[in-house]
Amino acid sequence: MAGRGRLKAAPGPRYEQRKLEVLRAAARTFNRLGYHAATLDHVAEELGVTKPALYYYARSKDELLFTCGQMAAEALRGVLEDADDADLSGLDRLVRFFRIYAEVICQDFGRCLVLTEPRDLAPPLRQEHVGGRRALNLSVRAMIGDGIGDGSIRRCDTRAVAIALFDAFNGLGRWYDAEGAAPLQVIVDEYLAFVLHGIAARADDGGAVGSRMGT
Amino acid sequence: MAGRGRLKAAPGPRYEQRKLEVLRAAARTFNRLGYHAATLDHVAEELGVTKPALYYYARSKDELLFTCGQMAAEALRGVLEDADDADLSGLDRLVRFFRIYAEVICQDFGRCLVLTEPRDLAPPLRQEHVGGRRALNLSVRAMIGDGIGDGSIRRCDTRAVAIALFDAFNGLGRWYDAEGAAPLQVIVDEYLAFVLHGIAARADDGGAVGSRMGT
DNA sequence: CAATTTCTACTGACCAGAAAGTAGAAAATG
DNA sequence: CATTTTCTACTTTCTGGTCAGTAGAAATTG
Repeated sequence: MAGRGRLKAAPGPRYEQRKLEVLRAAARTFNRLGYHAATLDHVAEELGVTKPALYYYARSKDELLFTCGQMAAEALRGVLEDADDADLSGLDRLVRFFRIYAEVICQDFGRCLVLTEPRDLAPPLRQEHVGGRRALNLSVRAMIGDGIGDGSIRRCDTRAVAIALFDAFNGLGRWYDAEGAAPLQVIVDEYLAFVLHGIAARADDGGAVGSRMGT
Repeated sequence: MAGRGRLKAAPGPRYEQRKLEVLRAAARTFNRLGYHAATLDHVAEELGVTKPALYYYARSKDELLFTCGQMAAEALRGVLEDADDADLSGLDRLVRFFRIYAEVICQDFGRCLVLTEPRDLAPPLRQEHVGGRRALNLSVRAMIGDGIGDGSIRRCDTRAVAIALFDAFNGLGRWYDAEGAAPLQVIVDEYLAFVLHGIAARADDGGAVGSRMGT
């Protein structure tokens, strides 16, 4: 049987190594063309190989997408852990996190992560994917909550703010061009300044934003 | 010939009316299933009709998507115009704009607009689509620039801030559920407070956010 | 106003091409 | 030569798009 070792008891270390190259090719292709527009032939071509070769390393197209996302997700989980034990304020932990989040999201696997739509994944994978994202989201909400507790963050709806943060930074992964003029660091600093202080010149108008719609 | 009058010299007002129903069905279907996963049979079913009937009102699938987006884009252009002549500060104009932007983006056609990826559109339509978005973006950047000029907005990179704003609000269209608990108004207020003042409790730490990564 | 023609809005049946996935043979590798 | 990896060739399914044809309303005609 040809299909003996594939996808089970991964043998040599070469297999894992090669699999990573396959994933990276898939990620780049998905990011460039979009998951649906990208065909497995495109992915294979990116790697200089033919389509069936891919099936030696992945069961299906959506598993490829899923696994690419997982790569980034795991990296992020790692970040979360060693950002958690530090005795920093909630705000500082949040800033720390998004600094790295931005970097991850602007790389191949990270872009794949934000590109992945749950509906494109078969139920088992989908569940894990949304679970992971949900966990990330909750962690950030916890940081915000902590920040409010320790006085570093002003009172706000943690849910809304967390989502807005993720959406803004995820966008980065879509438009940021590594070859572009400004280095990522600079843009992230700009984003963080925005996130921290907002855009209003002076914060002297309380919360009366809503009452200004009259005329 | 049966195909005489179709798509040319649109006759009665009934045609335009029906076309709008078709578009709305398409928008709902695309939003629910995602553009690629949604088939024209799905759209037809949503309308209680068969696929060829759709071709009586649109030339192709991507034209359907494009036109849905255009609906929202035109509404937005209208908003832009009558927000422009008012003698408000740049900040106030910006707030005004995004308040309505959020509302548009959370409706059928608006969701379609943010869902549309240029690469899914044939070149002629694509060009118009990105042109429209670019114009919107530039208008917002202009507002921010004005705000900096009139002192209502603090110094910042107008490009980065504009993109971050759009990304955050666009996200709203993806996750906001009209049946959900919080009314949109409330969430938008929360978003705007975030945008205006940021999340930091006090704005006393200058721009030294970057130097805190040491450990 | 009845008979005839024309038009609108739609259907059923179909097709060509594309793309995911598979089988089994053939290289490469050690 | 045995195992790992990749290829050629193929099947299946799906889906955007086409086309001929039609029920029924509307207009035309004598």
